[in-house]
Amino acid sequence: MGLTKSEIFTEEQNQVAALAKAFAHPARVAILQQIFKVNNCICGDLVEEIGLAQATISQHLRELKTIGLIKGNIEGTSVCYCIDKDNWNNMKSMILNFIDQGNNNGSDCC
Amino acid sequence: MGLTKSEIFTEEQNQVAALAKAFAHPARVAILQQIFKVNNCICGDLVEEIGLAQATISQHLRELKTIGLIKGNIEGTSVCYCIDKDNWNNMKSMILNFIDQGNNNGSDCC
DNA sequence: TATATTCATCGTAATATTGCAATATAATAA
DNA sequence: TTATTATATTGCAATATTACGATGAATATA
Repeated sequence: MGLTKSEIFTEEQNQVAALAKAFAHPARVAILQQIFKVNNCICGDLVEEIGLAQATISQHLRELKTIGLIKGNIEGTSVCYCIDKDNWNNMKSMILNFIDQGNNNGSDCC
Repeated sequence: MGLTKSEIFTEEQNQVAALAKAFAHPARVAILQQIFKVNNCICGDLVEEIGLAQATISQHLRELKTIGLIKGNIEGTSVCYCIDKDNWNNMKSMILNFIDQGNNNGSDCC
């Protein structure tokens, strides 16, 4: 069906999945890395930097914006994007909490 | 098109995206949490535990197995699943490395 | 005003994902 | 052998995602 049955999962499970989905495409990984690399707002050159059409980059940016990891700020004709640090840190602790469960030292049990 | 242009991204970007995709569905999050909760191999009851059809659970398990986060061990008529600790730890450091970049203290720059 | 620049949105094609019923496979039990 | 049990696979329908050309909206510049 292609339709996730969100109702049957906990809030936390749905949130972890939604946050992970933000990283689940290399273009979005690349966009975020680029913002971090510039270490400031990034104004536009993402299209050249990455090799996708402007419409495609814009679509990925919107997804990152919708989930709250980045913010866009209009500056003349261009838009500056930067990390929403509060939300990034919240994401970080949710993902860490999930990834860090269990004791993964020692040998596998089967 | 629906077809990711993997060629234009780095190996790292593709890997982070592929690993994140493993968590990008609440059913797979739930499956992994359950394995951690039992703190051992889990033999089957995932279908009851989560509320999806057996075929659906089996499909999610295969994805987790394909990317290497879990292993399946045949035990009579049933199969025991458990975390592949080495691969889990590798995944953990890749994701951490990505999530932890940048200095996210202080106020946003825009 | 007219034109250029920058980015968002719309529409659409191609492909991927999710979910399940039905069926297959494999090991055990009667 | 014939069930029974547990899991995998197949085939399909519904929906989601990815990508891009075309177009729109907003601001800046000539």
